[in-house]
Amino acid sequence: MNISTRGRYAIRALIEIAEKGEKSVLTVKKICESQDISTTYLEHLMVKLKKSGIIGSHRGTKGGFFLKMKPEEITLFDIITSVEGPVFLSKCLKTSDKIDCKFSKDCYLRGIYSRLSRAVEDIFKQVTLEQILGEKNGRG
Amino acid sequence: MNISTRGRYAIRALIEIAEKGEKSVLTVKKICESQDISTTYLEHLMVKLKKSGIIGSHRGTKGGFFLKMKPEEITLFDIITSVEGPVFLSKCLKTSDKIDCKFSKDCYLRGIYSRLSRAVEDIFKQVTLEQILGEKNGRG
DNA sequence: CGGATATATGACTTATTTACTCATAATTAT
DNA sequence: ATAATTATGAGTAAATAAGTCATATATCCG
Repeated sequence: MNISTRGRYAIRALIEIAEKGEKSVLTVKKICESQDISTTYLEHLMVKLKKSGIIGSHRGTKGGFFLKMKPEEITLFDIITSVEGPVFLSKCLKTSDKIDCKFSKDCYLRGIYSRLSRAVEDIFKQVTLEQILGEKNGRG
Repeated sequence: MNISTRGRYAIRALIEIAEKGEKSVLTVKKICESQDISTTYLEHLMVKLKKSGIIGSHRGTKGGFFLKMKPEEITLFDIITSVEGPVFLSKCLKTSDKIDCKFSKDCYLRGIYSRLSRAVEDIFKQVTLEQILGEKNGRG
């Protein structure tokens, strides 16, 4: 029940990119220098953020990553699910998983888990990258 | 970001106990027979539920576990934190952990994580064992 | 063109957590 | 006493998270 390093690194990386400016690019190397995290690891996370359409990239010299969506459109939900996969509050909700208990056919708990899951998702959807940037700057 | 088997088993076990009746006891063995889960594993979870005051126990023949709180007083938050530990949405909030990043001293993200964490907690606090029992019985 | 700089991709490794099992002690009813 | 039950802690196996390594591919610039 937590945000792993994948999610937290992704948030920090996006903040860096957003702060750099609207159309400028930022290399993984530079992000990792200021954030003090592993470059090879963040590279993998960046690919996932790209696949979900949050960022774009340019290769080669003067290349790097840039925001493809506006900070006010990027939610914490988008960021975290991009790098950590879908938020399933319970494995029971994951249809791809083998059904692992004898009640799975018609389980009353599934409805409860489902509602809880949506409620948690909503919380993360209500926080945008723009708000996080605001929080960062609006302090002593 | 999910409820593990610890939490799910605990919920099921408490439902069984609650359904048995107010002052009757139920053995781990019987719970596991009807729920089809490992007895030795559930025993450990029961100890945790006991430590948090949700259930009580009697040893020996005719012993077993019983509800110590009323179903309407037991929340999903109580159950899950009992067996899975406190809900820290981010390790950053966990003061017992070694501070693992260079920003930890004065981090603007901590406030955000903290608010999110409380919001998620509230969701789990709003669901009681009584409601779950109602959901179970109020269906075809 | 050719070298430098970046991202892209996937296999591999290590650490941590989860989900158990096993053994044994302590308590209680009959 | 004995059988049934909880109590406790050590140990193990599987899954997930976290991170490394190697290499391919694209782009700019001289």
